[in-house]
Amino acid sequence: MPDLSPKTPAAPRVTPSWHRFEIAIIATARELRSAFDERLAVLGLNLSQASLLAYVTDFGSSTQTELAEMVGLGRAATGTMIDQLERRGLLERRPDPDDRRVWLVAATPEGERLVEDFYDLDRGLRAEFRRGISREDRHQLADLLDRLGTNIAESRGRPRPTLPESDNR
Amino acid sequence: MPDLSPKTPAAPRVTPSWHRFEIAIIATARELRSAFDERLAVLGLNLSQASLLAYVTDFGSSTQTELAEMVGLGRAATGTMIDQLERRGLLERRPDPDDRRVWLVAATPEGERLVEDFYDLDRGLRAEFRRGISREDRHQLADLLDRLGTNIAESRGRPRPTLPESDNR
DNA sequence: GTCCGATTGTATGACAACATACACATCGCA
DNA sequence: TGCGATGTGTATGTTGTCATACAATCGGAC
Repeated sequence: MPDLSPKTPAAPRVTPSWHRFEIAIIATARELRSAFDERLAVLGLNLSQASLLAYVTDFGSSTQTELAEMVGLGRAATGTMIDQLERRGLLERRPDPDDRRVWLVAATPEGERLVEDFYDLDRGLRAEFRRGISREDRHQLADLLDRLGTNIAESRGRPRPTLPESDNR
Repeated sequence: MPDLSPKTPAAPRVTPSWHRFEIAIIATARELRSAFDERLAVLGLNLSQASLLAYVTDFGSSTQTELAEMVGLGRAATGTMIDQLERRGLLERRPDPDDRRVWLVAATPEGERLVEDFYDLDRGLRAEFRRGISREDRHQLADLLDRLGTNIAESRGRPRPTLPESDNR
């Protein structure tokens, strides 16, 4: 059933093995991330870094764990990303006077300037991606993804019996 | 967590990076993959390996590049994955008598047995994920994802659409 | 006030996937 | 034939992310 005949040179875009929407989501996400990274390379950023920078710019100083939650990374990964951005002078860590465990991460003026560029790129990119997808479509998409995410979280929360064939619904 | 004092950006700017459906897709995909990997750990497989194995089982011997396309990985990554699966005796490489460049990858009986387990797990897992998401919804989701994917592919194929190349501040 | 559990950030090691470069085989064309 | 272009698989180094373990710190129970 899969189309394996032609190796269309232009669009490799394989919707792979099975047409399960779970796989489609993963594949699309990969393409999405790659596309963003590709375009953001001009700024020397990847998508995670750009998101981080944008968040800090919009919401002001934040602790690293807070940032980690926001961009959906682990604390360690967030830390090294902040390292990189700090080394480039795009943001800075200042100690929190009230809690000596944490850093307050804030964008430098230069960082804020770069975020402007990011948003420019971002706007154009998203416009391309959304061609032929109405606002309602997008909303429904987001809604479905949210519901799906909730299901996944629930499913992961409760530890499943070890082997296949325990109880099926 | 303290709701810290932000500078409250006067203008909403643009839809902030973290509630854009593009990000939602990426986040959901990550959860999806983690969830699969988590459950598949019982079999000693991750999602990519399972997909690969399943594909080979369902469609018979294939070359590595073909497999790479099918599971959406690069040739190198596919190669090392096949290495692992071969080392575990789940599939085997046999030379193609007609083309000495390629290997024909096929599942061993043991591999096929494992694929059965995989499908069992897979069925249950997907049932959990789909709770409250109708078949229609899923179709529309898949459809939107496909359109989005096409847009992305197009967008990436094209070198440089309308981008701030000349007028950087 | 003084401990003890919880939290924060970091160091470390592991891993999956990529891009690049390469060796080898094949195919098409002279 | 021979030979270059192309396709196939592998080696190598890099990157992004995670999990785990840890020191410093906080904050509440006593």
